Amino acid sequence: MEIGTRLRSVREARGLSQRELAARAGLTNGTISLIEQNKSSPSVASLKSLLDAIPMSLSEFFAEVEEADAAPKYFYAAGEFTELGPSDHGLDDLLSLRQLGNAARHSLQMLHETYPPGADTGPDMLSHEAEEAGIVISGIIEITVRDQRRVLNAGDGYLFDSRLPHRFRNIGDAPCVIVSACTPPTF
Amino acid sequence: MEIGTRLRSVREARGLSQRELAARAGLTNGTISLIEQNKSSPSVASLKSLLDAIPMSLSEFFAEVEEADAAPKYFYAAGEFTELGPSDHGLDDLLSLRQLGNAARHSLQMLHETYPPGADTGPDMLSHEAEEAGIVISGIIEITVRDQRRVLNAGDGYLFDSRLPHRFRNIGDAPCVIVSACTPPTF
DNA sequence: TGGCAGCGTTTAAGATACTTGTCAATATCG
DNA sequence: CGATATTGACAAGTATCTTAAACGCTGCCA
Repeated sequence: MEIGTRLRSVREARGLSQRELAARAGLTNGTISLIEQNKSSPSVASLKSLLDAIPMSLSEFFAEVEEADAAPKYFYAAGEFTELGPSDHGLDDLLSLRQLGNAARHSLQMLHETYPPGADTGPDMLSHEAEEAGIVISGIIEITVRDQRRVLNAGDGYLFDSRLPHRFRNIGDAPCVIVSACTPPTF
Repeated sequence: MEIGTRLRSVREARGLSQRELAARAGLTNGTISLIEQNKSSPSVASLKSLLDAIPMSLSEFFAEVEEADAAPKYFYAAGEFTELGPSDHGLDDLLSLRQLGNAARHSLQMLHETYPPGADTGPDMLSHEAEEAGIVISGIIEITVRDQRRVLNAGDGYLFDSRLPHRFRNIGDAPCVIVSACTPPTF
């Protein structure tokens, strides 16, 4: 988990020199040199100063440190989506959640969701920390987020913090199809 | 941005004492006491040890430190999507990129994209660090990512690291509609 | 060729984080 | 009530990070 290595790649991606970044952050070039060689582990305060000068948030910075890739698979045929089992969302086969790729290996989770008429995720779905967004492809759905309720038609969308209680309910006669994304993935 | 305060709340939420956490993390109770009073800013190495003992990831830890909400807007009618101007992607009005909400305020950017027949983003689109995924709603599109090329039809999807060179090309006779997401947002 | 400007690295001195040991305060039990 | 245990906070020493000032290197231009 070399944070120095990560800092270097971030800095170089911005085209900054150690001295330039040091000046902006109120530190010295020597400090940055040592950190980038993983010869010292900066205090959170120092790291925050550096990232503010980039600029980049701490969570962004660490989000990419904690990953590791290998065999790249970029494309997924419609049939290759993995159906999230009923046990995962506790709604048996009332609704279909089809996930694109292996979310555990990415910072982005994309779903092709189908809600049959009457499907309802229930009232109390407090959950994971993440952001969640989607666009309605066809059908009609009623979404409740915290204290707000809204009916969305094809072409409409939503975007909220997943920590807020939320509920999806298909109030139409036809299946409702939604393409949604959330980040970071929930397991 | 009191990370000490945050550490205390996380520790207490787990029902751990300073000494107990210190033992697991290989540090001392005094250290934790000072950090939690914001009298010292721990090194990243120390903080990582503490979080490993909780356990919690660094990005999770900071994700909650860096939040601040105000006026929540969760729903967007089809007409409320903001069309990303031609200058943003340099392709004039060949294709339509309609963004859901204000991506600058979120860690998730969702787009409703329409590629007219023949539209082509061009061969060399190296870019931003992020992950990018999408599902084809209608039409047909050819996507090239690094050295891989693939033709996707309705229902198919893609998922890749935005830093890789990538290209989208509508090779059909009808417009191609894609719903895509990327994180973190690009500006 | 010499001189300058920029880069990243290194080293000794100074500042800060961390340890060790101790303290008062609050339980809990006989 | 007194004894014991556990908790979080504090003071003095040690380890570590950070600074300041150098070093060697590269590219540029006269």
